[in-house]
Amino acid sequence: MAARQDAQQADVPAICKSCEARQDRLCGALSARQLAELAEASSMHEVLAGTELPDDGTYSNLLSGVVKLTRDLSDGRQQIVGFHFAPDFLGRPFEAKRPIKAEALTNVALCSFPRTLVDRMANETPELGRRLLKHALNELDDARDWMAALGRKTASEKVASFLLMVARNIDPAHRPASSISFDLPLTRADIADFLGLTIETVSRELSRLRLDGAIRIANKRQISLASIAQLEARCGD
Amino acid sequence: MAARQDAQQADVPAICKSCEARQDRLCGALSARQLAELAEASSMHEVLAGTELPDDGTYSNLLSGVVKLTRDLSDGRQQIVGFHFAPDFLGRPFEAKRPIKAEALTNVALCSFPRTLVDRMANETPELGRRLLKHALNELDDARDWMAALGRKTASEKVASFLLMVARNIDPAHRPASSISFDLPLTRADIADFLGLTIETVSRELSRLRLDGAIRIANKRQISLASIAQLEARCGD
DNA sequence: CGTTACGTTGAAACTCATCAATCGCAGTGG
DNA sequence: CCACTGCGATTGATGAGTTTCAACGTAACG
Repeated sequence: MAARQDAQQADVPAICKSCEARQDRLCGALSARQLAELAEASSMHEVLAGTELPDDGTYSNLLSGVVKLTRDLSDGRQQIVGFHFAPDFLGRPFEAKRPIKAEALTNVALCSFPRTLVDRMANETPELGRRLLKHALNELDDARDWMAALGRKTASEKVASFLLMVARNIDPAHRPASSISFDLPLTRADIADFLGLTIETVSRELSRLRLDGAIRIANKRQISLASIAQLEARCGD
Repeated sequence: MAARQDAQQADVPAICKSCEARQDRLCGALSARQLAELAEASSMHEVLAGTELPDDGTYSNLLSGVVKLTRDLSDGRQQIVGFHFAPDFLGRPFEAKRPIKAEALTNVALCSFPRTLVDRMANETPELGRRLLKHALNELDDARDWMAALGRKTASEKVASFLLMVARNIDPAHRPASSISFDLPLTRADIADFLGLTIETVSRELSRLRLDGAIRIANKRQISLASIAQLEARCGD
């Protein structure tokens, strides 16, 4: 039994071993055999910040970095409709009715797979299909949370909620009450496009939070959440 | 072969036959045998307008009527995050992190199934799992479309987009250019809660559309879209 | 250094919310 | 039958919050 496990372990592609942490996610549904087949067909990419990810129908694990998803109106107005923080799964089964663009906010490392292979494995392996569904439903929950924020929160509530969301995603293991520091992977313009505001309003609300002692801002992008309790009190939900 | 098909047809539960139109959807993934088992365990409900649907973990086909999904902020502000128009599938695999309430906007007829049974069938039948995933992704697309509307559209664009969306869902077979009439299944308050506006603003924008000849309003709820082209020109995307 | 991109801050303008009055209509009960 | 009430909707006047327009600051880079 132990021998057999070892044998299976030995079959795990080397490239996946350093990625073990991510196996809790989609790849964790696969047998060592499937993993080997997938690894065989996979390819690693690095994408520079500011580059649009091609919508070539591949699926990817996001190994590092942050990606934004945007929907554009015809006159150029833009709305960010979601983010992917590493480690996350990236890619869309079936075609969407309306195009959504994906762009790297930071430099990004991807491990990509051909769609057909993953779809086939999803048919063979119910657990993989289940994880794809769960992943989609998590994205749906997030989208609906932000619908509530976009429709019903004030500008300052939106900014406070946004900072907490980024912190949770960048440091999922954060102890609730302690303070956190991180590099904002977004420009003010990106934040505005996510929160349905202007960059000026975002800037003003950040300044207000800073003056009130809820956050500290070093060097524009380097944010530390000094008082998470204060932010939570201001986030409106 | 024909005989066998007839035999299968004969196995289709009587209750499902009158529902054949809906079989394009989820139930269409099932064999006659599975359908019989599902019908055995299913139950029909009628829910009155204004009633909250219990979150008892069952799945349902929505046979007639309209349902709203809402997310509430702690201070009572409310956002509608989605609708279900018959025929549609209703129910959520896995638990959501944050509660979403479902409420009947009109009287509603449901055909409900126990969750465990559907989940088991989804494991046995990849096609069913695929349809669940596709359904979730469609809801995600809708949610993201409305994120863009909530974040980036003006009040009048929101109202125009909303009317077109309702028309598309109530009469999916509409010829694009022709005019459509329907009963709005929502109060002004519901519309406001969906579009992130106040009832007064909704009312004013509807009046404006009426004065401009884009729509006609008889008896508050009875709307006819006189000029779909004009609405599309005003919907902002 | 000049240039460019990103961010901050101030003043004015505008959209939409708030407050308030009125209307139409359905139900209810005198 | 008609007043009374209640709810949803419309419309107007006013005001707050956010956008727009504009100026300036700061850091990175040729």
